[in-house]
Amino acid sequence: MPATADPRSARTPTRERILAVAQDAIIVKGFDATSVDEIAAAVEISRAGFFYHFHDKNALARALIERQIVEEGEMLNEITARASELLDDPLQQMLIMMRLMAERYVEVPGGYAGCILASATYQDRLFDAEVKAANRRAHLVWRERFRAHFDCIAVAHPPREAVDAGDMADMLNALIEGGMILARGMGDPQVLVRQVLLAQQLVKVLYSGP
Amino acid sequence: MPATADPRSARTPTRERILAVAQDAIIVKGFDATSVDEIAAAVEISRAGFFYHFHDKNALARALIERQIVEEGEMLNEITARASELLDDPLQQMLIMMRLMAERYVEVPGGYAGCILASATYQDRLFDAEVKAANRRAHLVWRERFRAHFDCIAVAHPPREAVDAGDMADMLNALIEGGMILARGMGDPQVLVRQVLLAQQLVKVLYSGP
DNA sequence: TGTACATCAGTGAACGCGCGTTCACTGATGTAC
DNA sequence: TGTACATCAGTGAACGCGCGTTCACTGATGTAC
Repeated sequence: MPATADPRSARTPTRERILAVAQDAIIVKGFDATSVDEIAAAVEISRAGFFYHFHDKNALARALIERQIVEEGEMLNEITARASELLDDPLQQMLIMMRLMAERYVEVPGGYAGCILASATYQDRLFDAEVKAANRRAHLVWRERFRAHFDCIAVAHPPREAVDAGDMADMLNALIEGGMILARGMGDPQVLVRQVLLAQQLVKVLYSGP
Repeated sequence: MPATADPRSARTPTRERILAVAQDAIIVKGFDATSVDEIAAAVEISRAGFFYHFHDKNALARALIERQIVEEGEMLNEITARASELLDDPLQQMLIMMRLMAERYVEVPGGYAGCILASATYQDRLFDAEVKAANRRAHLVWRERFRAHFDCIAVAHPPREAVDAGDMADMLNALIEGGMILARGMGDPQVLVRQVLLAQQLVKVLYSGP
């Protein structure tokens, strides 16, 4: 990876560096346990300097979550685009998308940015209604996106068992969030990858009629 | 529910009441955001009184996690026992166990105690090696328990696709943890229940050969 | 080209509040003789 | 049955530290005329 692209480098704008450093720390320790002081120190500015960029510690949380939503969306766009370049059949597309997702989690073992959302979910109090709404929207976007895809699949490949496409979409999301928890809790990053690949197999079985 | 069995009642030992009250608060707000002060106030003792029962705030976390592990184990024992009373076939047993689990999550909408473990996973710093090890052990117990069951199923009902029994076991766990995150994040407790029932359908499809 | 002003990206010191923790002490209950 | 001592389940007040936040100020860069 080129040094200039590292968001922690001194050359990138301070605000970006704060976000990058904060994200790393929050993933490891949680939001509360990450002090403004240590974030500022890591970026080599003063504590007051931090408040020039974010009027609140809450503002940092919001920025992090919103950034995460955007990045996740872009990742899904990329993966969707690549899958539809390669194949026409919606089931085959889905299977390859899941493979691409799994590969992403191999690349970034341990530093799953997705947990930002999950960990936010477990710290209600901190975050105002705006943040909660953004979080909720992110989950709904994910659901609608994949629901549509599963609907397409069902048309071409009637499932062996009648399932709700929205539930299937949620399952992918839940399995990734839950896989991250297991991976951390068990100290084995591979758990997440294996869960995505297992889900892929189950999707295949469900829609590959006799 | 009988009033005498309510762990928040003034009749039950103070230590138990602290645990119950703390668990409720931590699930809603997270560990850091729940102060010793408010726990003590809810139990109607002084802050110092709290430290008579738990030498540390960390000791509270440990007790909560260990209790959770025990309770989860008991729940699984119950469910397993009921399933093997009703049916002989391991696949049918598994399917009924999953239905019983789903029913549990209907009963307790919103107050999923399981999150205690998940939220602990996202707050490394707080908890010493002992707590982390306990958490890890809990996941491994879950995996081995269900791995054995999936192995049995595979013998009687060869799966349509070769899957790892350990991964299947992890999937149940991941889906429940992830389902809780989705349920909270989307503000819809039903999401969790639907995920467990969907997983049930997928298990059925996977092992119900032609 | 020089001067005046504005904006940007911070600094350093201070404030105050809440939180976890400690400690000397206390009243009620149990036990030994 | 009475007395002495021990243990249990706390209380109340105090301490000190870290944290988020504020505020007056500053040097560097950009812009207008």
